Amino acid sequence: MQIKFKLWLEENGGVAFAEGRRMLLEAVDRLGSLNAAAKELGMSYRAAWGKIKATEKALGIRLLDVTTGGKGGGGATLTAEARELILKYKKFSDRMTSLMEKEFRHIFVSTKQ
Amino acid sequence: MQIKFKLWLEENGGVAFAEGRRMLLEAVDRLGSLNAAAKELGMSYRAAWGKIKATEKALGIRLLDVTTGGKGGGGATLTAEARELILKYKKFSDRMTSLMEKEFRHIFVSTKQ
DNA sequence: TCACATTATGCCTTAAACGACATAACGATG
DNA sequence: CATCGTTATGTCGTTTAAGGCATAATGTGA
Repeated sequence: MQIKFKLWLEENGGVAFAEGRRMLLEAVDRLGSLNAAAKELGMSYRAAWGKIKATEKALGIRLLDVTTGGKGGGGATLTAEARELILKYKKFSDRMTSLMEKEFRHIFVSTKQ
Repeated sequence: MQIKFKLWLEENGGVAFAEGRRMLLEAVDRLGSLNAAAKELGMSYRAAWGKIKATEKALGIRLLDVTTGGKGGGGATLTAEARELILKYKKFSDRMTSLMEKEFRHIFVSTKQ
């Protein structure tokens, strides 16, 4: 038996940000393009773009600075708000994962009764 | 912006227990019948029974002692294993909820940068 | 032995999340 | 000014999970 959990940020009852979107943004940061990031994560550009837009709408911030045209057709880079969001989310998520496992062991494994 | 999370116990990759099943078992304990418990939670008997069975199969334990016939048609009461599971789950869940909110405030609200 | 309220279970329908397809717009570069 | 690879977006199909319908089985009490 093992514990699993999923956490996400909400705004007005809708999912605003979670693990998948964090990975997506990190890939964009690394690759300089939303299209390339989507490919790397094995999802369609359409799906990736939709998630970004959903977060932008929910939180009322822009996540990407985009350009079209030029050598390579264009690209996308992270805004300062996006970087801050990633940082905080990662910090929070890592901390929760650690606490979760520790508490789980404490209550479900070592504890008798 | 607020944090949300869902946690559940898994066994062999399948959901074994989570909040909904805890509420269901607690209702059975209070009402003495799975049918009555399902009604109270606004779900069909079929759905409630299916969840109980799924947990029993996943964890390899019995959750309910059942009888049929007699005054009232029968009923169900919790096994000792069911009570233990509820207790541990509640303890764990409550602790996580508390930690989650505290950490969330710490990282997303009060922290600057 | 009949009635009744419960447990027990197969099966089909429906809802909703998710991703894919198609198509437009953009604009620096050559 | 044509090309190319990107961003942008509506729409539609598919898969999967959740729930409901129908029906059997149980066994005590009247």
